[in-house]
Amino acid sequence: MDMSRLNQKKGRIIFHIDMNCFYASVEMAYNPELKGKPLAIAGNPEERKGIVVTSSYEARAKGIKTTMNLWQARKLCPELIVMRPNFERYRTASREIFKMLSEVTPLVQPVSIDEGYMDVTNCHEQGNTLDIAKNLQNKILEKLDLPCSIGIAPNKFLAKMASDMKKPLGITILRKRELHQILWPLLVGEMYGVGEKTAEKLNAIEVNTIGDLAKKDVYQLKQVLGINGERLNNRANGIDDRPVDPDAVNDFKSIGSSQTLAYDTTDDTEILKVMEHLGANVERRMKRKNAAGMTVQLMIRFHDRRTITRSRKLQTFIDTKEDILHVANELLQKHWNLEPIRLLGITVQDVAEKQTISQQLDLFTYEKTASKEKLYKTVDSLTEKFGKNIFKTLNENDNKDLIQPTTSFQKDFLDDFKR
DNA sequence: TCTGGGGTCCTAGGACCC
DNA sequence: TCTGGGGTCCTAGGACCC
Repeated sequence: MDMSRLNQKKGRIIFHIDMNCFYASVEMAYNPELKGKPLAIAGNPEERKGIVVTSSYEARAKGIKTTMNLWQARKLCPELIVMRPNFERYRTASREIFKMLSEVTPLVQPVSIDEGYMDVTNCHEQGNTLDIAKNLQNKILEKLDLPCSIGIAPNKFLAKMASDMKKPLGITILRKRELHQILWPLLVGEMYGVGEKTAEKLNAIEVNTIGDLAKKDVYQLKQVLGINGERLNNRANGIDDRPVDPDAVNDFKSIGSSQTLAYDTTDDTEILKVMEHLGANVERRMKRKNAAGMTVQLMIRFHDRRTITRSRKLQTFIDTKEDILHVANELLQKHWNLEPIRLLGITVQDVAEKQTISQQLDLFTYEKTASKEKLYKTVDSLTEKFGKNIFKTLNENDNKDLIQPTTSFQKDFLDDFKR
Protein backbone atom coordinates (compact mmCIF):
# COMPACT_ATOMS: atom_id res chain seq x y z
CA MET A 1 0.00 0.00 0.00
CA ASP A 2 1.39 3.35 -1.02
CA MET A 3 1.13 5.31 2.21
CA SER A 4 3.13 8.28 1.01
CA ARG A 5 0.61 9.08 -1.66
CA LEU A 6 -2.28 8.69 0.76
CA ASN A 7 -0.58 11.03 3.19
CA GLN A 8 0.09 13.56 0.52
CA LYS A 9 -3.52 13.66 -0.52
CA LYS A 10 -4.62 13.93 3.08
CA GLY A 11 -2.30 16.57 4.38
CA ARG A 12 -1.83 19.55 2.11
CA ILE A 13 -0.61 22.80 3.60
CA ILE A 14 -1.95 25.83 1.78
CA PHE A 15 -1.10 29.48 2.40
CA HIS A 16 -3.35 32.34 1.40
CA ILE A 17 -1.40 35.60 1.27
CA ASP A 18 -3.53 38.72 1.48
CA MET A 19 -1.91 42.15 1.29
CA ASN A 20 -3.39 44.61 3.81
CA CYS A 21 -5.00 47.77 2.28
CA PHE A 22 -2.75 47.12 -0.69
CA TYR A 23 -3.01 50.35 -2.73
CA ALA A 24 -2.88 52.54 0.38
CA SER A 25 0.08 50.58 1.76
CA VAL A 26 2.03 50.93 -1.48
CA GLU A 27 1.48 54.69 -1.43
CA MET A 28 2.70 54.82 2.16
CA ALA A 29 5.78 52.82 1.25
CA TYR A 30 6.52 55.35 -1.51
CA ASN A 31 5.85 58.33 0.69
CA PRO A 32 6.32 57.51 4.40
CA GLU A 33 4.88 60.88 5.38
CA LEU A 34 1.49 59.37 4.63
CA LYS A 35 1.94 56.76 7.36
CA GLY A 36 -0.44 57.08 10.27
CA LYS A 37 -2.78 59.34 8.30
CA PRO A 38 -6.26 58.64 6.94
CA LEU A 39 -5.65 57.91 3.27
CA ALA A 40 -8.10 56.90 0.56
CA ILE A 41 -7.36 55.81 -2.98
CA ALA A 42 -10.23 56.85 -5.23
CA GLY A 43 -10.97 56.83 -8.92
CA ASN A 44 -11.81 60.23 -10.44
CA PRO A 45 -11.62 62.27 -7.23
CA GLU A 46 -12.62 65.43 -9.07
CA GLU A 47 -15.77 63.98 -10.59
CA ARG A 48 -19.09 63.33 -8.97
CA LYS A 49 -18.75 59.59 -9.44
CA GLY A 50 -15.48 59.12 -7.58
CA ILE A 51 -15.59 56.28 -5.07
CA VAL A 52 -13.17 54.89 -2.51
CA VAL A 53 -11.24 51.90 -3.86
CA THR A 54 -9.04 51.29 -0.82
CA SER A 55 -8.34 53.16 2.39
CA SER A 56 -5.81 53.02 5.21
CA TYR A 57 -6.73 51.64 8.63
CA GLU A 58 -6.71 55.20 9.99
CA ALA A 59 -9.41 56.07 7.44
CA ARG A 60 -11.36 52.88 8.16
CA ALA A 61 -11.38 53.80 11.83
CA LYS A 62 -13.44 56.85 10.84
CA GLY A 63 -15.94 54.69 9.04
CA ILE A 64 -14.54 54.92 5.51
CA LYS A 65 -15.42 51.86 3.46
CA THR A 66 -14.57 50.57 0.00
CA THR A 67 -17.07 51.71 -2.73
CA MET A 68 -18.17 54.60 -0.54
CA ASN A 69 -18.81 57.80 -2.45
CA LEU A 70 -16.10 60.41 -2.02
CA TRP A 71 -18.32 63.19 -0.74
CA GLN A 72 -19.66 60.79 1.89
CA ALA A 73 -16.14 59.81 2.88
CA ARG A 74 -15.06 63.45 3.19
CA LYS A 75 -18.03 64.17 5.39
CA LEU A 76 -17.03 61.35 7.74
CA CYS A 77 -13.39 62.37 7.74
CA PRO A 78 -12.68 65.96 6.60
CA GLU A 79 -8.89 65.53 6.93
CA LEU A 80 -8.98 62.52 4.57
CA ILE A 81 -6.10 62.47 2.08
CA VAL A 82 -7.37 61.37 -1.32
CA MET A 83 -5.11 60.02 -4.07
CA ARG A 84 -5.71 58.68 -7.53
CA PRO A 85 -4.59 55.10 -8.09
CA ASN A 86 -1.09 54.58 -9.56
CA PHE A 87 -1.56 51.19 -11.13
CA GLU A 88 1.98 50.99 -12.44
CA ARG A 89 3.27 51.22 -8.87
CA TYR A 90 0.89 48.54 -7.69
CA ARG A 91 1.82 46.21 -10.52
CA THR A 92 5.51 46.69 -9.78
CA ALA A 93 5.01 45.99 -6.07
CA SER A 94 2.87 42.97 -6.94
CA ARG A 95 5.60 41.50 -9.13
CA GLU A 96 8.13 41.88 -6.31
CA ILE A 97 5.81 40.19 -3.85
CA PHE A 98 5.13 37.20 -6.07
CA LYS A 99 8.84 36.90 -6.75
CA MET A 100 9.35 36.45 -3.01
CA LEU A 101 6.60 33.87 -2.81
CA SER A 102 8.18 31.96 -5.68
CA GLU A 103 11.43 31.75 -3.74
CA VAL A 104 9.62 29.56 -1.22
CA THR A 105 7.91 27.28 -3.73
CA PRO A 106 7.07 27.28 -7.44
CA LEU A 107 3.51 26.30 -6.46
CA VAL A 108 2.21 29.88 -6.32
CA GLN A 109 -1.13 30.89 -7.79
CA PRO A 110 -1.80 34.63 -8.06
CA VAL A 111 -5.54 35.35 -7.89
CA SER A 112 -5.41 39.13 -8.08
CA ILE A 113 -2.88 41.93 -7.86
CA ASP A 114 -2.71 41.63 -4.07
CA GLU A 115 -3.45 38.04 -3.11
CA GLY A 116 -2.41 34.53 -3.94
CA TYR A 117 -2.23 30.92 -2.83
CA MET A 118 0.83 28.79 -2.15
CA ASP A 119 1.11 25.03 -1.66
CA VAL A 120 3.90 24.54 0.88
CA THR A 121 3.15 20.88 1.61
CA ASN A 122 6.62 19.83 0.53
CA CYS A 123 8.63 22.66 2.00
CA HIS A 124 9.64 20.92 5.25
CA GLU A 125 13.35 21.44 4.66
CA GLN A 126 12.77 25.21 4.98
CA GLY A 127 11.62 24.85 8.58
CA ASN A 128 8.27 24.38 10.20
CA THR A 129 5.20 25.83 8.58
CA LEU A 130 4.67 28.69 10.97
CA ASP A 131 8.28 29.83 10.59
CA ILE A 132 7.99 29.80 6.81
CA ALA A 133 4.96 32.06 7.08
CA LYS A 134 6.62 34.38 9.61
CA ASN A 135 9.77 34.68 7.51
CA LEU A 136 7.76 35.44 4.40
CA GLN A 137 5.67 38.06 6.15
CA ASN A 138 8.78 39.70 7.64
CA LYS A 139 10.61 39.69 4.35
CA ILE A 140 7.77 41.40 2.50
CA LEU A 141 7.52 43.95 5.30
CA GLU A 142 11.26 44.63 5.50
CA LYS A 143 12.12 44.68 1.82
CA LEU A 144 8.98 46.33 0.45
CA ASP A 145 7.52 48.00 3.53
CA LEU A 146 4.22 46.26 2.83
CA PRO A 147 2.09 44.42 5.41
CA CYS A 148 0.25 41.20 4.66
CA SER A 149 -1.87 38.60 6.43
CA ILE A 150 -1.37 34.89 5.92
CA GLY A 151 -3.91 32.12 6.33
CA ILE A 152 -2.65 28.56 6.79
CA ALA A 153 -5.01 25.64 6.25
CA PRO A 154 -5.40 22.26 4.53
CA ASN A 155 -7.12 23.81 1.48
CA LYS A 156 -7.72 27.03 -0.42
CA PHE A 157 -11.09 27.91 1.02
CA LEU A 158 -10.02 27.55 4.63
CA ALA A 159 -6.76 29.38 3.97
CA LYS A 160 -8.73 32.23 2.44
CA MET A 161 -11.07 32.42 5.42
CA ALA A 162 -8.09 32.24 7.78
CA SER A 163 -6.14 35.10 6.17
CA ASP A 164 -9.17 37.30 6.78
CA MET A 165 -9.28 36.65 10.51
CA LYS A 166 -6.29 38.71 11.69
CA LYS A 167 -5.40 42.01 10.04
CA PRO A 168 -3.01 43.64 9.64
CA LEU A 169 0.09 41.43 9.75
CA GLY A 170 -1.80 38.40 11.01
CA ILE A 171 -0.94 34.75 10.67
CA THR A 172 -3.86 32.41 11.30
CA ILE A 173 -3.81 28.65 11.29
CA LEU A 174 -7.16 27.01 10.66
CA ARG A 175 -7.20 23.27 11.36
CA LYS A 176 -9.99 21.02 10.33
CA ARG A 177 -10.71 19.92 13.88
CA GLU A 178 -11.17 23.56 14.88
CA LEU A 179 -13.83 24.37 12.30
CA HIS A 180 -16.75 24.09 14.69
CA GLN A 181 -15.09 26.55 17.08
CA ILE A 182 -13.61 29.08 14.69
CA LEU A 183 -15.53 28.95 11.41
CA TRP A 184 -19.00 27.75 12.25
CA PRO A 185 -20.03 30.57 14.61
CA LEU A 186 -19.53 33.15 11.82
CA LEU A 187 -22.54 34.54 9.97
CA VAL A 188 -23.04 32.89 6.62
CA GLY A 189 -22.59 36.25 4.86
CA GLU A 190 -18.98 36.29 6.08
CA MET A 191 -18.21 33.25 4.01
CA TYR A 192 -16.20 33.64 0.83
CA GLY A 193 -18.60 32.97 -2.05
CA VAL A 194 -21.71 34.07 -0.16
CA GLY A 195 -22.82 37.57 -1.11
CA GLU A 196 -25.92 39.56 -0.30
CA LYS A 197 -28.37 37.61 -2.43
CA THR A 198 -27.17 34.18 -1.40
CA ALA A 199 -27.17 35.21 2.26
CA GLU A 200 -30.80 36.31 1.92
CA LYS A 201 -31.80 33.03 0.33
CA LEU A 202 -30.00 31.08 3.03
CA ASN A 203 -31.52 33.11 5.85
CA ALA A 204 -34.93 32.36 4.38
CA ILE A 205 -34.37 28.64 5.01
CA GLU A 206 -33.03 29.22 8.50
CA VAL A 207 -29.38 29.07 7.65
CA ASN A 208 -27.80 31.94 9.55
CA THR A 209 -24.30 30.79 10.46
CA ILE A 210 -21.67 28.87 8.54
CA GLY A 211 -22.35 26.04 11.00
CA ASP A 212 -26.03 26.01 9.98
CA LEU A 213 -24.88 25.77 6.35
CA ALA A 214 -22.54 22.88 7.15
CA LYS A 215 -25.33 20.88 8.79
CA LYS A 216 -28.12 21.74 6.33
CA ASP A 217 -29.56 19.05 4.09
CA VAL A 218 -27.72 19.22 0.75
CA TYR A 219 -30.82 18.43 -1.28
CA GLN A 220 -32.59 21.43 0.19
CA LEU A 221 -29.58 23.66 -0.45
CA LYS A 222 -29.45 22.54 -4.08
CA GLN A 223 -33.11 23.41 -4.54
CA VAL A 224 -32.42 26.98 -3.47
CA LEU A 225 -28.94 27.57 -4.89
CA GLY A 226 -28.39 24.96 -7.60
CA ILE A 227 -24.98 23.34 -7.79
CA ASN A 228 -23.59 26.19 -5.70
CA GLY A 229 -25.60 24.91 -2.74
CA GLU A 230 -23.64 21.68 -2.73
CA ARG A 231 -20.34 23.47 -3.13
CA LEU A 232 -21.02 25.92 -0.30
CA ASN A 233 -22.08 23.05 1.95
CA ASN A 234 -18.82 21.27 1.20
CA ARG A 235 -16.78 24.39 1.90
CA ALA A 236 -18.59 24.99 5.18
CA ASN A 237 -17.55 21.45 6.13
CA GLY A 238 -13.96 22.24 5.21
CA ILE A 239 -13.97 20.28 1.97
CA ASP A 240 -12.21 21.87 -1.02
CA ASP A 241 -10.03 19.85 -3.39
CA ARG A 242 -9.03 22.62 -5.79
CA PRO A 243 -5.30 22.46 -6.43
CA VAL A 244 -2.97 25.44 -6.33
CA ASP A 245 -2.45 26.00 -10.05
CA PRO A 246 0.46 28.26 -11.02
CA ASP A 247 -0.63 28.27 -14.67
CA ALA A 248 -4.15 29.53 -14.00
CA VAL A 249 -3.07 33.18 -14.49
CA ASN A 250 -2.43 32.54 -18.17
CA ASP A 251 -5.94 31.23 -18.76
CA PHE A 252 -7.64 34.61 -19.01
CA LYS A 253 -10.93 34.53 -20.88
CA SER A 254 -11.90 38.12 -21.51
CA ILE A 255 -10.38 41.57 -21.73
CA GLY A 256 -12.60 44.59 -21.36
CA SER A 257 -12.78 48.27 -20.64
CA SER A 258 -15.68 50.32 -19.37
CA GLN A 259 -16.28 53.87 -18.32
CA THR A 260 -18.89 55.76 -16.39
CA LEU A 261 -19.42 59.05 -18.18
CA ALA A 262 -19.03 62.37 -16.39
CA TYR A 263 -22.70 63.00 -17.16
CA ASP A 264 -25.48 60.87 -18.56
CA THR A 265 -25.75 61.61 -22.25
CA THR A 266 -27.53 60.95 -25.53
CA ASP A 267 -25.00 62.87 -27.61
CA ASP A 268 -23.70 60.66 -30.45
CA THR A 269 -20.38 62.39 -30.93
CA GLU A 270 -19.69 62.16 -27.20
CA ILE A 271 -20.67 58.50 -27.21
CA LEU A 272 -18.57 57.65 -30.26
CA LYS A 273 -15.61 59.36 -28.63
CA VAL A 274 -15.98 57.14 -25.59
CA MET A 275 -16.32 54.07 -27.80
CA GLU A 276 -13.05 55.01 -29.55
CA HIS A 277 -11.35 55.33 -26.21
CA LEU A 278 -12.67 51.98 -24.96
CA GLY A 279 -11.72 50.25 -28.20
CA ALA A 280 -8.18 51.67 -28.03
CA ASN A 281 -7.94 50.57 -24.39
CA VAL A 282 -8.96 47.01 -25.16
CA GLU A 283 -6.63 46.83 -28.12
CA ARG A 284 -3.68 48.06 -26.06
CA ARG A 285 -4.31 45.55 -23.29
CA MET A 286 -4.78 42.70 -25.77
CA LYS A 287 -1.52 43.63 -27.46
CA ARG A 288 0.23 43.66 -24.11
CA LYS A 289 -1.01 40.15 -23.42
CA ASN A 290 -0.45 39.10 -27.01
CA ALA A 291 -4.03 37.88 -27.18
CA ALA A 292 -6.83 37.57 -29.72
CA GLY A 293 -10.53 36.94 -29.17
CA MET A 294 -13.65 35.80 -31.00
CA THR A 295 -16.56 37.59 -29.29
CA VAL A 296 -17.28 41.26 -28.79
CA GLN A 297 -19.60 42.36 -26.01
CA LEU A 298 -21.08 45.82 -25.58
CA MET A 299 -22.38 46.92 -22.19
CA ILE A 300 -24.73 49.87 -21.75
CA ARG A 301 -25.82 51.20 -18.38
CA PHE A 302 -28.69 53.67 -18.57
CA HIS A 303 -29.42 56.69 -16.40
CA ASP A 304 -31.46 54.53 -14.03
CA ARG A 305 -28.58 52.02 -13.68
CA ARG A 306 -30.42 49.39 -15.66
CA THR A 307 -27.72 47.52 -17.57
CA ILE A 308 -27.85 45.50 -20.75
CA THR A 309 -25.18 43.48 -22.52
CA ARG A 310 -25.24 42.63 -26.21
CA SER A 311 -22.66 40.42 -27.81
CA ARG A 312 -21.72 38.83 -31.08
CA LYS A 313 -19.59 35.82 -31.72
CA LEU A 314 -17.47 36.11 -34.84
CA GLN A 315 -16.12 33.68 -37.39
CA THR A 316 -12.57 34.85 -36.79
CA PHE A 317 -10.18 35.93 -34.09
CA ILE A 318 -9.68 39.67 -33.89
CA ASP A 319 -7.19 41.85 -32.02
CA THR A 320 -7.29 45.32 -33.58
CA LYS A 321 -9.13 48.43 -32.49
CA GLU A 322 -10.74 48.70 -35.93
CA ASP A 323 -12.24 45.21 -35.80
CA ILE A 324 -13.35 45.55 -32.20
CA LEU A 325 -14.98 48.93 -32.76
CA HIS A 326 -16.63 47.83 -35.97
CA VAL A 327 -18.58 45.14 -34.13
CA ALA A 328 -19.14 47.18 -30.96
CA ASN A 329 -20.54 50.16 -32.88
CA GLU A 330 -22.83 47.87 -34.84
CA LEU A 331 -24.16 46.47 -31.58
CA LEU A 332 -24.61 49.99 -30.25
CA GLN A 333 -26.54 51.09 -33.30
CA LYS A 334 -28.73 48.05 -33.24
CA HIS A 335 -29.55 47.96 -29.54
CA TRP A 336 -29.37 51.48 -28.12
CA ASN A 337 -32.89 52.81 -27.59
CA LEU A 338 -31.64 56.43 -27.30
CA GLU A 339 -32.14 56.55 -23.52
CA PRO A 340 -29.50 58.59 -21.67
CA ILE A 341 -26.36 56.52 -21.14
CA ARG A 342 -24.44 56.41 -17.87
CA LEU A 343 -21.77 53.84 -18.71
CA LEU A 344 -20.35 52.13 -21.76
CA GLY A 345 -18.17 49.04 -21.85
CA ILE A 346 -16.50 46.93 -24.51
CA THR A 347 -15.21 43.45 -23.74
CA VAL A 348 -13.56 40.91 -26.02
CA GLN A 349 -14.37 37.36 -24.92
CA ASP A 350 -13.24 33.88 -25.94
CA VAL A 351 -9.75 35.24 -25.62
CA ALA A 352 -6.50 33.32 -25.70
CA GLU A 353 -2.86 34.11 -26.02
CA LYS A 354 -1.87 33.81 -29.66
CA GLN A 355 0.98 31.65 -28.42
CA THR A 356 -1.25 29.03 -26.82
CA ILE A 357 -2.85 28.55 -30.21
CA SER A 358 0.35 28.88 -32.18
CA GLN A 359 2.38 26.78 -29.78
CA GLN A 360 0.38 23.72 -30.61
CA LEU A 361 0.38 24.72 -34.21
CA ASP A 362 4.11 25.37 -34.11
CA LEU A 363 4.67 21.70 -33.44
CA PHE A 364 3.93 21.23 -37.08
CA THR A 365 6.00 24.03 -38.43
CA TYR A 366 8.97 22.27 -36.92
CA GLU A 367 7.88 18.86 -38.07
CA LYS A 368 6.86 19.27 -41.66
CA THR A 369 6.40 15.54 -41.83
CA ALA A 370 3.82 15.51 -39.08
CA SER A 371 1.18 12.83 -39.42
CA LYS A 372 -2.45 13.44 -40.13
CA GLU A 373 -3.27 11.94 -36.77
CA LYS A 374 -1.30 14.72 -35.12
CA LEU A 375 -3.05 17.34 -37.17
CA TYR A 376 -6.43 15.88 -36.24
CA LYS A 377 -5.48 15.86 -32.61
CA THR A 378 -4.50 19.50 -32.72
CA VAL A 379 -7.66 20.43 -34.55
CA ASP A 380 -9.70 18.55 -31.94
CA SER A 381 -8.03 20.26 -29.04
CA LEU A 382 -8.46 23.66 -30.64
CA THR A 383 -12.08 23.15 -31.54
CA GLU A 384 -12.77 21.84 -28.06
CA LYS A 385 -11.39 25.04 -26.63
CA PHE A 386 -12.73 27.58 -29.09
CA GLY A 387 -15.65 25.94 -30.88
CA LYS A 388 -15.85 24.84 -34.44
CA ASN A 389 -15.84 28.37 -35.77
CA ILE A 390 -12.13 28.51 -35.26
CA PHE A 391 -11.80 26.73 -38.57
CA LYS A 392 -14.11 27.99 -41.27
CA THR A 393 -14.81 24.78 -43.05
CA LEU A 394 -15.66 22.79 -39.95
CA ASN A 395 -18.90 24.71 -39.88
CA GLU A 396 -20.28 23.11 -42.98
CA ASN A 397 -18.20 20.03 -43.13
CA ASP A 398 -16.42 18.07 -40.44
CA ASN A 399 -13.72 16.95 -42.80
CA LYS A 400 -10.53 17.94 -41.05
CA ASP A 401 -8.51 17.73 -44.26
CA LEU A 402 -10.36 20.79 -45.49
CA ILE A 403 -9.72 23.03 -42.54
CA GLN A 404 -8.93 26.62 -43.31
CA PRO A 405 -7.36 29.16 -41.01
CA THR A 406 -9.33 32.15 -39.82
CA THR A 407 -6.42 34.24 -38.65
CA SER A 408 -3.05 35.15 -40.02
CA PHE A 409 -1.20 33.29 -37.32
CA GLN A 410 -3.12 30.09 -38.07
CA LYS A 411 -2.60 30.61 -41.76
CA ASP A 412 1.17 30.62 -41.46
CA PHE A 413 1.13 27.26 -39.82
CA LEU A 414 -1.38 25.64 -42.08
CA ASP A 415 0.41 26.79 -45.21
CA ASP A 416 3.52 25.18 -43.88
CA PHE A 417 1.74 22.00 -43.04
CA LYS A 418 0.10 21.52 -46.40
CA ARG A 419 3.38 21.87 -48.23
C1' DT B 1 -26.84 63.27 -3.24
C1' DC B 2 -25.70 56.61 -3.56
C1' DT B 3 -23.01 52.63 -5.81
C1' DG B 4 -16.12 52.25 -10.31
C1' DG B 5 -13.76 49.04 -13.14
C1' DG B 6 -11.54 44.70 -13.70
C1' DG B 7 -12.81 40.00 -13.92
C1' DT B 8 -15.00 34.67 -13.30
C1' DC B 9 -18.59 31.33 -13.14
C1' DC B 10 -23.37 29.75 -13.51
C1' DT B 11 -28.14 29.56 -15.36
C1' DA B 12 -31.73 29.61 -18.60
C1' DG B 13 -34.05 29.93 -22.99
C1' DG B 14 -34.09 29.44 -27.94
C1' DA B 15 -32.18 27.56 -32.25
C1' DC B 16 -30.73 23.67 -34.33
C1' DC B 17 -29.51 18.84 -35.07
C1' DC B 18 -30.18 13.81 -34.72
C1' DT C 1 -51.03 15.75 -38.66
C1' DC C 2 -49.21 18.42 -33.78
C1' DT C 3 -44.76 16.31 -31.64
C1' DG C 4 -40.21 12.77 -27.59
C1' DG C 5 -35.64 13.25 -25.75
C1' DG C 6 -30.81 14.32 -25.83
C1' DG C 7 -27.10 17.22 -27.03
C1' DT C 8 -24.51 21.59 -28.42
C1' DC C 9 -24.05 26.40 -29.40
C1' DC C 10 -25.23 31.15 -28.76
C1' DT C 11 -26.95 34.99 -26.15
C1' DA C 12 -28.35 37.59 -21.99
C1' DG C 13 -28.46 38.25 -17.30
C1' DG C 14 -27.12 37.63 -12.52
C1' DA C 15 -24.12 36.69 -8.49
C1' DC C 16 -19.81 37.18 -6.67
C1' DC C 17 -14.95 38.74 -5.87
C1' DC C 18 -11.02 42.27 -5.46
